[in-house]
Amino acid sequence: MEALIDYLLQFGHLNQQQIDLVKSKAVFREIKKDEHYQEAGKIPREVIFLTEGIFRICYYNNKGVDITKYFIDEGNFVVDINSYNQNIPSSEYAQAITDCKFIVLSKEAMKQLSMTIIGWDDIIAKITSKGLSEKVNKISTMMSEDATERYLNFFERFPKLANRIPLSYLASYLGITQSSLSRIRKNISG
Amino acid sequence: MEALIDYLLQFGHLNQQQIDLVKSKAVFREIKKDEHYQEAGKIPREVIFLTEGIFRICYYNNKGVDITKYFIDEGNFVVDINSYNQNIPSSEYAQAITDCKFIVLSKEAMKQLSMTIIGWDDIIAKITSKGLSEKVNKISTMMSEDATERYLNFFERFPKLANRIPLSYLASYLGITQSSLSRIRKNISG
DNA sequence: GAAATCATTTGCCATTTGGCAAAAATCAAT
DNA sequence: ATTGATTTTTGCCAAATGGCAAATGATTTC
Repeated sequence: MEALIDYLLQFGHLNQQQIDLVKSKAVFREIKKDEHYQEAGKIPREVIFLTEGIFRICYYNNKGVDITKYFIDEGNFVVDINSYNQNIPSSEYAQAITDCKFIVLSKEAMKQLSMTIIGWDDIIAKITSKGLSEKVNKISTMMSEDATERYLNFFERFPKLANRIPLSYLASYLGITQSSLSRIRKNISG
Repeated sequence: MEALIDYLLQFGHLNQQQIDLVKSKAVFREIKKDEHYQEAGKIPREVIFLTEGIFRICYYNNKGVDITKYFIDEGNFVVDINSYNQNIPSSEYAQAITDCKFIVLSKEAMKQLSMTIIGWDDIIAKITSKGLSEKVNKISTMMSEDATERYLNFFERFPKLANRIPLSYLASYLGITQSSLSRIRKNISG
C-alpha cells in the first residue's frame, strides 16, 4: 500500500488526510500465474497498481495470432485507459505471467477521489501520460534495433523472466518467431 | 479554428462562452516544410493543434542515427507531453515535412482554461490518453508485421506522402534501411 | 544550363530471419 | 517412474533484409 502512495507522491502532493482517503478506497487482490486479470470484450471498470509480479498485455492480431503488446512490472498501473475512459470494451487481455498482487481502485473510488482531492486529476493525468509515453518510447526504440539487441534489452530489464516465460510470449513482443528467438538465445549464451 | 473546437467537443461539452474563451487564447502560426517546430534540448511551453500539414517526430538514437518515431497529421495535437508536464527538456524534434498551419495554446493559456472551464482537464486528459494509446497501438502493430506490410499500411494512411518525403524519414520509421525500402516500393509498383 | 550536391535505385553478396517438420527436452498427470 | 502433452531446440532451406558502392536521377546553386 505504501508503494502506491509513494508512487502517487512522485506526481503531486497529498496531505495525510488525503493519503488516508486513498488508502480507504483501495482494495487488495491477487491472482495466480497464468490467470487473466482482464479480457478483451469486457469494459474495464477499475484501475490497478501492481505491487508484485508481472503482467503481459496481449491481443489477437488480424491473423489470429496471440501478440504480446508489452510487459508491465510491479510499481506500475495497469488499465486500458481508453476503454476505461470511454466505457467501451477493451480489445486486449491482461495476463499474469507470475503470481501477482495488486491494489484495486474502482471507477467509483476514482471518481470520489477526483471530487474530493484537489490535484488528484492532475496526478492521474501525469501518471497516465508518463506511462503511455514510456510504452511508446520502448516499442519505438525496438523498431530500429535488430532482434538480438531487442532480446538483450529485454533481458536486461527482466533478467529473471527471460528464461521462464513461454517463448511465444516473448517472441511476439520482440517481433520475431519462436525459433529465431531460440537461436538468438543460443548464440548469446554459447 | 473550428477544427480545434470540433475536436475538443468530441471529448466533452463546452458552452458557447467557453468556446469563445478557448478561441480568445488560441494563436495561429505556420511554418514551412523542413522547418523544425521543436528541438531536442528545449523545454516545450505550449501545445499545438495541427490544422494543415504533417509533422514527423524524430530523435537521434544511441548510434547517432536520425530515427523517425512517428508522423502526425492534421487534426491532432502535437506536444512532448512529459517534457511539457514536467518542465524538462524534450529529447525529440518535431519537424514539418510539409508546409504546416497550426493553432498554439501556450502553457499560460492552458492553465487559464483549466482554471476557468469545468471539465477542461478532463477533456485534455482524454485527448492525451487517446493520442498516446493510438501511437502505442500503431507501433506495436508494426512490430508483428514485415516491412512490406508496414509500408503498405503507411501508404494507405499517407498516400500522398509516401513518394514525396525523403526515404530516410520513412525507412527509419518502418524500421528498415533506405535501400530495402526502395526495393519494397519497386516490388509493389512493378 | 552546367556543375556540384544530394537522394534514390541497383547490383552483388553476406547476414538475418522465417517456415516447416522432426528431434529433444520439459512439464504434467497418473 | 511412465505416458502423454506441451514447449523448445535444431536442421534444412527459402525469403527477407542489410551493407556497401557504383550508377542513376533529382535538386540546388551559381
